[in-house]
Amino acid sequence: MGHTQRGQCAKRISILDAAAEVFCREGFSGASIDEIAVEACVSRQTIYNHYREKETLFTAVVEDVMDRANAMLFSILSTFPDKSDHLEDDLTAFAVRLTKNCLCNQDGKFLRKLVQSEGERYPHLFETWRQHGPGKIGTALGALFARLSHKGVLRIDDFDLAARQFLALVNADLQMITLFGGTPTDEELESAARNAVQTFIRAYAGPASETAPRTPALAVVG
Amino acid sequence: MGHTQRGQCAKRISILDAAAEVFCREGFSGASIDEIAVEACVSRQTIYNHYREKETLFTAVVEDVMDRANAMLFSILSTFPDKSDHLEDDLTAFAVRLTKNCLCNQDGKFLRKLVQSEGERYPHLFETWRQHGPGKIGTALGALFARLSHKGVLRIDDFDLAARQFLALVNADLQMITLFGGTPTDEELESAARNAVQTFIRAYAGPASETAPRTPALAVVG
DNA sequence: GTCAAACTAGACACCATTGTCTAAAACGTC
DNA sequence: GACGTTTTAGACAATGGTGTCTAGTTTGAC
Repeated sequence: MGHTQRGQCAKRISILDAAAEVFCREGFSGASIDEIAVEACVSRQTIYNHYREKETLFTAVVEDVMDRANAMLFSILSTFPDKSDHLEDDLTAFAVRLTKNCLCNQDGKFLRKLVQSEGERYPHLFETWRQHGPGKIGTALGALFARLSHKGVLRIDDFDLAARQFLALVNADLQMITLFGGTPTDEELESAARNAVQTFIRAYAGPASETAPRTPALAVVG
Repeated sequence: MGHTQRGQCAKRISILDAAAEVFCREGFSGASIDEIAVEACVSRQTIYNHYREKETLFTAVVEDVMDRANAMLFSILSTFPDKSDHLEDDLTAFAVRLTKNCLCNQDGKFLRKLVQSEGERYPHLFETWRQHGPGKIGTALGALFARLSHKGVLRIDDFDLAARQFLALVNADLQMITLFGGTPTDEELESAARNAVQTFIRAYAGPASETAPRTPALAVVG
């Protein structure tokens, strides 16, 4: 009995992957169990075996994707070097990793589409996404910027705001591509990240590095 | 005969409005003609009378919303003052108008959700949105920033990039709210706009790049 | 090989939805 | 008031999806 777990597990994964694909492509109501079964190379009954009904399957898929996305997110977050002597390059490379592996990959696309289209119908979905899923990417990034600000590398008042703006800037060039399902090329990711980081640093590095002391400049910052 | 146009027109509008509401809430496959008929206070046959089938209705709704959103967009764009002595305040007020009337209203929500969820299944929808609809908000804003840059008020290399970043920054604080269907309050709009504009100006008012010559414009902006 | 568990294929009832059709009613014009 | 058009309510067939059931097959442990 013990080893059948393997087979079961393989089926489960196969079903979850196929379901994620189909739900993402067709939305919840547009997706049919038969379609998922075919894509997963599994009989329909097997799906009803593991997940009582369509709704249960959908919830399981969302949890699965969120867990994976969450793990990937923190794995990426930890890759920012403790000390960086080329802030722009390090931030750019970091932004590329973030977009490539979290924001613009299949899981990111799934969550963006599904939270958007089904978030109102499943409020708990949105809540989970915000608290346990990639929704907290903002606060996590905020912690990173707090570190950088503490070291004097950046000059930031509101860390969470800076994090939101950083993400927004990185997405600025990618939205057109990701909005209708496309996947950005490496060049596009690189360019988007570079644009975003340059603007971000211009806004938050300020004259600290090269000009007079900061105190009277407060008027500029407002 | 001539005056029946009025009645017909009223029905059409009623149907389009109700359909937009339901399509937005339920998605294309989730929306049922009966539901739309009830919401429009119209019999189902009347809908099939005006629009041959569900698909036709959907297309008509999208065109209708896009036309309205487009008109509103250009109406708002023209409100930016020709000469502004308080750039931050003027940009902020402008951003508030833009979000309130274009990005975060019912039409904006509809387009965001529908282009996202049905854009892959209706490529022409996405194309129309990008070329004739609010998708060109970017280039329109780019023209505005080109003007500001020419006047020396801002220092911008790539106008379209600046426009994308401006929009992204404005959305940074609103995404969490709009993502699951909420409508931001006036205070939230105001705060989001202020945060965005301050960062935008810090990035684009100062010396363009590290080695660029400096102008006294910095003081004027603050 | 044996056995139990899991999987498959297909049939099935049930329900919601689309799109058509018809007869009656409402409306606006003359 | 008469007439043509539009709208309405409801019945209708056709379709497609959900979830159940059954009978037969595969799978893996012992």
